[in-house]
Amino acid sequence: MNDKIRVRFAPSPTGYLHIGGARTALFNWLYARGQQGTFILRIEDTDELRSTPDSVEAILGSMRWLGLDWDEGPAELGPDGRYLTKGDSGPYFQMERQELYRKHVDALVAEGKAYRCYCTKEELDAARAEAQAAKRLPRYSGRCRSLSDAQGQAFAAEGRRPSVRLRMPDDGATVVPDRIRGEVSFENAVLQDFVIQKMTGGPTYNFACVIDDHAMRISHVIRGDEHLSNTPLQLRLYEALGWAPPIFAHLSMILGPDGTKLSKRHGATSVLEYRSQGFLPDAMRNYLALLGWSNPESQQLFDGDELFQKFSVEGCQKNPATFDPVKLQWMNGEYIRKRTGEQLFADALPFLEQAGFGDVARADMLPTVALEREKYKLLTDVPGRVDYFFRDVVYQPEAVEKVLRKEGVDGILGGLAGILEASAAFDAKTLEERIRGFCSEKGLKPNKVFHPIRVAVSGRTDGATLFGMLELLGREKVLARIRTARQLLKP
RNA sequence: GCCUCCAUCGUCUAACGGUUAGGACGUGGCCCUUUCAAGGCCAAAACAGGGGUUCGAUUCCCCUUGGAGGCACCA
Repeated sequence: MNDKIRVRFAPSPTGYLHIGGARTALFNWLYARGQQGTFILRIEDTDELRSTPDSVEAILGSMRWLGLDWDEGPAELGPDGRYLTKGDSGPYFQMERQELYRKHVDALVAEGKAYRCYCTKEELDAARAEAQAAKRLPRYSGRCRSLSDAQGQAFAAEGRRPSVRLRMPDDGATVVPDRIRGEVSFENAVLQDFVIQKMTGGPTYNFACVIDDHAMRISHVIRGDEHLSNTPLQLRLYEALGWAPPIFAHLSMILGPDGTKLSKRHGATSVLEYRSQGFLPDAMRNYLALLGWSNPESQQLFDGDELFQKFSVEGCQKNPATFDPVKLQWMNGEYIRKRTGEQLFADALPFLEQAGFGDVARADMLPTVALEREKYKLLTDVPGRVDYFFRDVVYQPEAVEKVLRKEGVDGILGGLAGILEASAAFDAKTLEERIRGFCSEKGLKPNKVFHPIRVAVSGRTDGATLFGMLELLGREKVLARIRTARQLLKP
């Protein structure tokens, strides 16, 4: 274990885990696993209004599905199916750490590095609106910067509750060193005395984040680009607290096909939605890793541990990446083809059950699912490709027209039925010999025979290798379906 | 409006001053083949524009344009 590398994923539980969040979580996880470091999950639930337990569930469920396991103890599943946290055993929840934040706020106020602000929300909103109307920078006026104790008490006596702001320098610049972007400089004049403790007594995001990253000895903060502009504020906090900041790395954003930030209107953005659409978690991880990261070989597919062994912050891209569902599907197909029959069956089972095939024996279903392996792009494709093995055939009109309703087909099917009835063995190899023998005996091109029997037996022109299909179907079904097909041809 | 970031095929990307600008998805063609896939081979497809620096710029600098993110007592 390398104690020098400690990273974290810190989502706020205000909704499901989306693609962008998952990518951030993945990069942190890859880095930790590749460096034998520690990966911490911290739930930033300081938004009292929008945080929900359901969101926590969704985030943990998504992480588990993706295989992004976190260290310092997984959450325990409670008797009611909800995740419990006890002491050190869970993800961290910021609302359970309020005492720590208050302690540091008080210390900063006592040192004069932060101050109480009694401005009301209405006053601040009005000032901001005015500044915007005048096209000025909407910056805090600094009204409460040098309030005397007496003035503060007077405001308190009016019933006003204070927030706490950090005192920021008025000139100079704050430089953010970033492992992906180099040095990014912000003029202090555009920064402002920002709130570190809300009127409610709770910490703000920027404050809790700094306190926790330090308390948890985070070495690298790998997060989305949208946090870049928060970083100078956080850096001022590290300075005020006398702490060394971690190394920062800001990941570029993920965009939808239209070039704007990926969001709901681009279709599925929830990780769990991809699970129900039939994607494999490994494929999802592999694809997400390629969104904003690459290795010098431009390698696309990674086996097992290869992904985190090869991952590096240096390979991260500065420019935003557009999410491409088509490539994701291709990759999912690649992963499906790499699975063993057993694995694929296990993966597909929930989708088969959902489609009403729960009653079919595993021994019948497994080889059938495997037979069509190279056709699937999604696990949701499975039921539709194997249905005719276990349900009545639905004859596709085009298939019947194009293949069955041809001169001589009825005779061929009749002859074939005789051959198949007489054949003692009914395995693919024997069937191929018999049917090919039938072709040469009658002087027919194989195509003239193979296509009709395929349609007769499956109702469609596309499908698995013919002889494997016949074997799995079994003599009884094959003969019955040939009879049905011949009925269809009767005028 | 202000601040910040970004810019190579349609998309994800390689290149770290000198390359026929490489790979992958997708697209088109061919091959394989009992269909459909899968697989193999081939092809079309990019350095946003303008200035510098340099013997030489995709690469370094500046400007323009375009795109994105942020500007809360949300995170």
